[in-house]
Amino acid sequence: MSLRIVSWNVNSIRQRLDHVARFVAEWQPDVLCLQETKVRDENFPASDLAEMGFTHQVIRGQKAYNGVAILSRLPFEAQDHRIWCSKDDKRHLSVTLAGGSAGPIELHNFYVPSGGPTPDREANDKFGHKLDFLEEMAAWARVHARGRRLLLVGDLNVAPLENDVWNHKRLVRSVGHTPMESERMANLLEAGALTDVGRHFVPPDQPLYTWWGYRFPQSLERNYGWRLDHALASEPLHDALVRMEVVKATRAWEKPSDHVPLLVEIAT
DNA sequence: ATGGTGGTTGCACCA
Repeated sequence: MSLRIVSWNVNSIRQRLDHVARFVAEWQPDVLCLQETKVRDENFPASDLAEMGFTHQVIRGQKAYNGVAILSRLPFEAQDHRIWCSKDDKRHLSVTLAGGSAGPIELHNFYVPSGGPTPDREANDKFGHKLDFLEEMAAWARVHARGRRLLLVGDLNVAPLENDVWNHKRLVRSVGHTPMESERMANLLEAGALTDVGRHFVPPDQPLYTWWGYRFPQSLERNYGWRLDHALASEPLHDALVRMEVVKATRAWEKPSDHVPLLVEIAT
């Protein structure tokens, strides 16, 4: 048996319902971790998702910005969230899934701050917030991820490796790919003894992207992508990793999200 | 040099 877990920044769940339905029909995921749902909880299209089979839902949204949700065919044994950087801005949710004979799996869904326009803590508060957020995640992972069967997924808004962006030299001073951010991401992995699932299946010398921006003309056709979406598995979960797929096809559908689904399959 | 949201329904804010 296996569990198919997906992370997808949908850039508004209400705008992307048809895409989610089509993706679910074609890829048959068991659990959806969504980011940037951009909707208050009372307006979340819960019944539409339930009709797709995701009757177990935990949602944390707000008006217009951010918002995360975990939608599942399987029941949760527990659900939780944390407040990061003292801001309750709806960037994190966690659930515990039964996970089979090897024991439960703790699944965490993150939407890390984008970081604003300039990679300068003094000139740009949003960049400082992002760095602080990543540091807080690392401190948390050091005490929480080790020794647990834990999978952390989400839009981490960092492309940490050279082949995680379409042009390293050109983008190394751009927010999302600076050494400051890449170091913090590496620290997060080290702190939690976490495996980068994307690079576990696709070696670092090959390009791997999950996001193609709207603003750059023909970014998809030219493959001007970034790997901003990630799955990180704790050491006790390492041997259960079966498969990873970046579902690039959705980016070419009509009116797409700028992010595509990241699918991880775990043996249970 | 696009897309989503909410609302000063034209435009500011966010990514």
